[in-house]
Amino acid sequence: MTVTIKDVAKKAGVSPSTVSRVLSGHPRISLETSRKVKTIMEEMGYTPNMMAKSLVSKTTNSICIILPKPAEELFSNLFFMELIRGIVTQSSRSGYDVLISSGANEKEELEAVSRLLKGRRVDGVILLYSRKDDAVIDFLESSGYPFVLVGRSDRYEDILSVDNDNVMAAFDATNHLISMGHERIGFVSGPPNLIVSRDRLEGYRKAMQNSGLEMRPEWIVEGEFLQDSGYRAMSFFMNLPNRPTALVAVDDMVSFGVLRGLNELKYKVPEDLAIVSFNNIPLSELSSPPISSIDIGIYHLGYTASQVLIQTIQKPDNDPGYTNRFVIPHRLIVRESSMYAPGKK
Amino acid sequence: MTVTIKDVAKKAGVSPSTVSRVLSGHPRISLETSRKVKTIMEEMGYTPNMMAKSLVSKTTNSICIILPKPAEELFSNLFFMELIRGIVTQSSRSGYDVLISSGANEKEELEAVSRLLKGRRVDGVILLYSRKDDAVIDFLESSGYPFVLVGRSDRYEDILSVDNDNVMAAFDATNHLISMGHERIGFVSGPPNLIVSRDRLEGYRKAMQNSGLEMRPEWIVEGEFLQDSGYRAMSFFMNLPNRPTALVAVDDMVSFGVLRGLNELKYKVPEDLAIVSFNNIPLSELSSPPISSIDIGIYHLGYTASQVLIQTIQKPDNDPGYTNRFVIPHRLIVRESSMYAPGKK
DNA sequence: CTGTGTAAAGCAAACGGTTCCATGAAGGAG
DNA sequence: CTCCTTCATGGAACCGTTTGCTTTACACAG
Repeated sequence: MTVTIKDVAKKAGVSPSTVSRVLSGHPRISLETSRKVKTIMEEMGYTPNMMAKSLVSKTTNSICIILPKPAEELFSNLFFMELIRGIVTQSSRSGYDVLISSGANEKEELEAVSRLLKGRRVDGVILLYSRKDDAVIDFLESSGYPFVLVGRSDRYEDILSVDNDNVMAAFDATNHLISMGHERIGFVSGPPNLIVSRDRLEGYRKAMQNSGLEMRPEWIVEGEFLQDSGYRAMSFFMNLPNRPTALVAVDDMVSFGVLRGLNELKYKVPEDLAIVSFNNIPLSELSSPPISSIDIGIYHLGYTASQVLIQTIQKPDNDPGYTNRFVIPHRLIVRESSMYAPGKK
Repeated sequence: MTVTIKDVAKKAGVSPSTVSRVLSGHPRISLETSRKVKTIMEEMGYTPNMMAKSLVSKTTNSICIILPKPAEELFSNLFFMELIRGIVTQSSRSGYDVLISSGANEKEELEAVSRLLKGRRVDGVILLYSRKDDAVIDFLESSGYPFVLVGRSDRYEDILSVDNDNVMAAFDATNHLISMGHERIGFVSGPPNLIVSRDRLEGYRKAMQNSGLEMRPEWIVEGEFLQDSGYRAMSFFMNLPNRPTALVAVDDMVSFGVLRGLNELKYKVPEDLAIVSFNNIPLSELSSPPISSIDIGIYHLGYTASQVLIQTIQKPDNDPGYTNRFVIPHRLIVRESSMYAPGKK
């Protein structure tokens, strides 16, 4: 038998309300009673029943992460785990539990979100993707439940979101190469329907333009966030008559592919081709040579998302006009793959 | 205002009990009433309040994963994410939600577990590690709450657990090399306090012994589940007077280190040294050459853990004497790194 | 000695369900 | 035409907390 507030009350010779008030630190409880009740709770091993508490308070002290459908890729796994760690750490510091849910498709996801929110199992939701049109976002927005998007969506301007400034990040990455003396710089992009690909491409363009460098269309290739894309891009670039001396890749995985290809063809990095990429996965510093990468602070992204969400849950006076887009700073980590000035050759 | 069972009842002209019975598919409800109530529920957008339900049923339809303290390593992240995916998928199929929790230290973990279980927020727990002595396991065992351990513990014999047969896996890996014609085979182990290291080492020994091969102490080196360990082990092995022609490494990350080292020294894989390792992380097939690896079915491990736990929750007649250790099959994936018969040299 | 203010604690009604028990109607057996 | 079942439903208690409203008990001013 589990011990309830009534058992404690009986043993302490007070009413259940008093015990409840002791628990919540109500001011009008004498120090004496408070102490007595507390020791008895300790003695009896009392733990409050969260369900009963939630039922009356209409609050659950838990939030939910919606994972996108299983993305089998290496980076996804690393990315999500890191994000989850950030979220869980912050949430637990704020006294919130974290539920994690996922659906095989958008319909299932919507059902899950609706069930959890309307069924009062969670107080808010963190979304981990950004599709263009999204039934889940539509539902959340219209029903007014607190939620935060990790990523960014240009279709929904006024929702809470946490993201990097990917344009700026790519600008920085490209500028780094430019400042090393490179003038012919290639770009390996990701799927064009992802906003992150577009943003990074834009940043690259801005940097090139900003320095008055030539931008050839054949220096920009599209791919996936996968090694293979890098491999293919590399062989394409290296066969160009006037080939780039450096390249920016949207993802570290792409860099690994480039590296492998260059290695096979006996090219040297960074002498024959300098490389900078994004995300700074743990592997980037372990490859040979280690890859320069933009650290996007994944953990921090998750940590902040949780913070913003919980803040919103706790005071829903939704500061109209105030910031609703939180930008996590990025940081260029310069490693061997870009430490070479071509001019000296 | 959210719509409750009473609102539905009123609108349908029946009592709340009837609505509840319709919801739970009670047999003694006329088809007509059932249909009517169901359409009204649909119309009004009724979603049952999980808290109220849990309060009375003393069951939450959710389980909890306890993550060990942030292990920053690459493999951990990949491993845990894959495991979580398996757990979440299976749980959601069984209609269970998954909470994920972690603590900075054992004390915090224990507090969390206790709060969640005794506070009736979850019905059971999945533990993702196996320390030797563990206050959390002690608590769970003595309090009788349902839980499953992913991994294995020799201190606790009779608890539910899901794991691989690591001895057999290492046996298979080693035998593969032996069957290719190798006779001098090295082993790069992990931290000796981890059971998985010990088991795999044992499997290696068994295989060598079983084939009557010589086992030199200097062919066995200890390390971590990290690239660096592989790098060091490699340079140690290659400087041995009678060096191994093949090696088994406890983890793919170790293989990457070995590979990098061999590459720097211009050795060829598998001609100069054949390699097999464990865990088959997504990267193993992308390295050059691709690494032969034992796939331990991480997703499956999680999937099964969830299945076993939920089964136990639902029928706690704990089949005494029945299996309480579930073994997930492993599978040797042969790739280029071990496809070479040394005899032919 | 009565009236008033205040601190401390109790009572009872929620919160939204589930479920045991009671009840009425209908159908069949005797 | 009763009496007993069976079936479909209603009534009410309860799950463990919280909380607004009372009540009790003083202390003190008038």
